[in-house]
Amino acid sequence: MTVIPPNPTLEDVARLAGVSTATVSRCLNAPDKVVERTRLRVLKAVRELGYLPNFGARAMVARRTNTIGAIIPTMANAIFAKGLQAFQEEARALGYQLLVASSSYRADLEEEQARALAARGADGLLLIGLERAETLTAFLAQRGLPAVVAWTHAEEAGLPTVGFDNRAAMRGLAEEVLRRGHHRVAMISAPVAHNDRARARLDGVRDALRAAGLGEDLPVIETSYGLDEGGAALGQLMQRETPPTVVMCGNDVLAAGAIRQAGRLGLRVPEDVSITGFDDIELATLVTPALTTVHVPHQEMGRRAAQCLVEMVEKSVRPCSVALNTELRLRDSLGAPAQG
Amino acid sequence: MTVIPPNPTLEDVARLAGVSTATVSRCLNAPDKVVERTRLRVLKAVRELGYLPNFGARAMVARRTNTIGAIIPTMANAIFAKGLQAFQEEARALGYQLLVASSSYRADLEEEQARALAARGADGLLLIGLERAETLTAFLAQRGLPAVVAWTHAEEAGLPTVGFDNRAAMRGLAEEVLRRGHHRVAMISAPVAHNDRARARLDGVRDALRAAGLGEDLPVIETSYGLDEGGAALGQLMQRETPPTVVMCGNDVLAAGAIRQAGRLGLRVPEDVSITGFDDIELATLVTPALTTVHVPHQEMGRRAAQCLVEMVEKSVRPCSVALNTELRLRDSLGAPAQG
DNA sequence: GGTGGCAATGTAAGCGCTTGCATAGTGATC
DNA sequence: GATCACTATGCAAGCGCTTACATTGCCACC
Repeated sequence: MTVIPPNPTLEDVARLAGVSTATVSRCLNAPDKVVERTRLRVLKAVRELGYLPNFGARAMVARRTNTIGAIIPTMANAIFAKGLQAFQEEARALGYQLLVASSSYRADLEEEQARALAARGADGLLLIGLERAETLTAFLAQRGLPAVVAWTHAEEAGLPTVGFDNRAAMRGLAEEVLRRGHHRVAMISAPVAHNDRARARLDGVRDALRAAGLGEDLPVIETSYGLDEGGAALGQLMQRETPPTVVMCGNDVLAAGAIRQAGRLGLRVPEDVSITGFDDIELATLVTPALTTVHVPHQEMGRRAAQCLVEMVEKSVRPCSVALNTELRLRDSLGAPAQG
Repeated sequence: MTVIPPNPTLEDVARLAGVSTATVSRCLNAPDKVVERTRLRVLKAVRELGYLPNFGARAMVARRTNTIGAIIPTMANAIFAKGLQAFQEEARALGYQLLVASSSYRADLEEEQARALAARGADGLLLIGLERAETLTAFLAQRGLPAVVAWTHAEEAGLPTVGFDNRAAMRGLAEEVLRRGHHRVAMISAPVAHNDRARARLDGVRDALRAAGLGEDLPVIETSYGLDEGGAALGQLMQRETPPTVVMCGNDVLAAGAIRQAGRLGLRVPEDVSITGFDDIELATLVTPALTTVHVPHQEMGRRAAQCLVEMVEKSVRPCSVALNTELRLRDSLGAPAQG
């Protein structure tokens, strides 16, 4: 009867199978280099012992871990959660495990986490957005650590990007808003500091206003992510002397909060005020009225980002970036402004 | 001028600082064993080279990786995403990185992922729910791999649990429903196969019915997670000869879908049919009418699970399980049944 | 039957780190 | 000034694995 050690090593397997460790290793990594009779005997021993290669040892020799790291602002935000889920599934299919860290939208934390993930042996990194500490960029370059940026797209970025043009997408929505006849536009934005996506969306609205000759008159409230925050911001905007006829929000959560708050304030949407979002998460069709927003292919983005990153890791090439399309989703929360 | 190798090793640092590798290692792991003058010199070299310990080598010697793995059904579900976010933050604070894998609610995938995470050197595992392949349980035991189960609580479980009593919580809600005078109850449940939480919630409703002398008459539709799925199930239920006066849903997403569908069918909630959920995610206050549901402390659950798991990993004790409380959130989607 | 060539397997080095043990250096004590 | 007791540092083994190279054994061919 064989004694089964709790964490059997290659040597245990070799002994049981009556071969050398090299042969066991070959059975596992290059089966065709071992004659069938031996291979079967070895595999039997592997099974009997429940052998699992020691990760550290393998990583040390192979100089890779088959692990990739993702640093996202927070999983609590549905758009990142869904994208990350898709990213994870694709990565797994390609043979990679996922290490997750969150930055809470803070550049210092992002850098710290990147170092931690690198130290933890990540073969590549998924990052969100273009704006980050210079020291982090330098760090990645120095270590030659592959990284891709998702949730945004820019041709001239330092790193490959897999995403969409936040500015153009939001501009498209804003143009639709103006087409409906709105002149008094306001915006509820996520904090733009260290967040190029938020700033791009804001700029998109400004682009449309400027193009329409409406100048720079855009009241903006920056507020952190959350239903209550969106609601509070709407309250503030509607108290202005000349309240807006449409409030464009930087994301669907803020927009949903705004819609909910409008209801509580006795305002009808879109008769008294139109509200728009960005992302097209599930919430969008649940609120009443349903939210006009920009649809973003989060899942595809996650999947493509994983493919892109794995390619960089394995071929050490820099693949070209991927630009994804967004689509307007026109629903009931956007209407024409009231007369007068 | 020093040449900076792309991935400097301990030896590079030692050479630059003019000490042995042992001293460098001690500087990093047990600074008080090295005299200050030397330590400063070494740390300077570390900084100059941008040295980061090689993960594989360290893991091999230390026989631990400071990583813990989590296998959750899917991050796309808000309750897991929020819990996991809290789990990750707490783990990080305790010095652990998080490896994430998803099982898509499938026992075979869960087992495969557990093996993969173990092979990747996870020091411990977070699992969801009590039901799993026996071979997986045996695997964990054989390798002595610490694991905790979250999102459910049971005293007599094989593994420590951090969660709440799904059955009792749902029973509490069902009792409230019956108190309102409902007799014709129906349920939309997540698939109960391999999902003890779903089954426990279903059982909770049955418990309440039985206790109220309403017997076993509970139409149940099992359907996978999703707004559309919840809506479709509601449609089916309302087409029955004697439609229910209340539809209890296994989670908020199904309930939100049901509410949305009720609107589309021209049914008033709660006048024509009451609808309840479970989880109390953000959706719950966004739908119209707001959802009566069971509030679950997802974040606290994630945090406590991380603490529990880390304690198991570090002290190799089996800490006692944690039972968290849930609370009824009575909102407008639950009313009294229509007369007649 | 001897030789060459090839396929299967074994031998052993070395990946980067930690750590027990040996050694050198320091100051205090008699 | 010699001895002792430490403390600071160095030396080197070894963690489990992969892999270049060496060895063995077999068959084919002349």
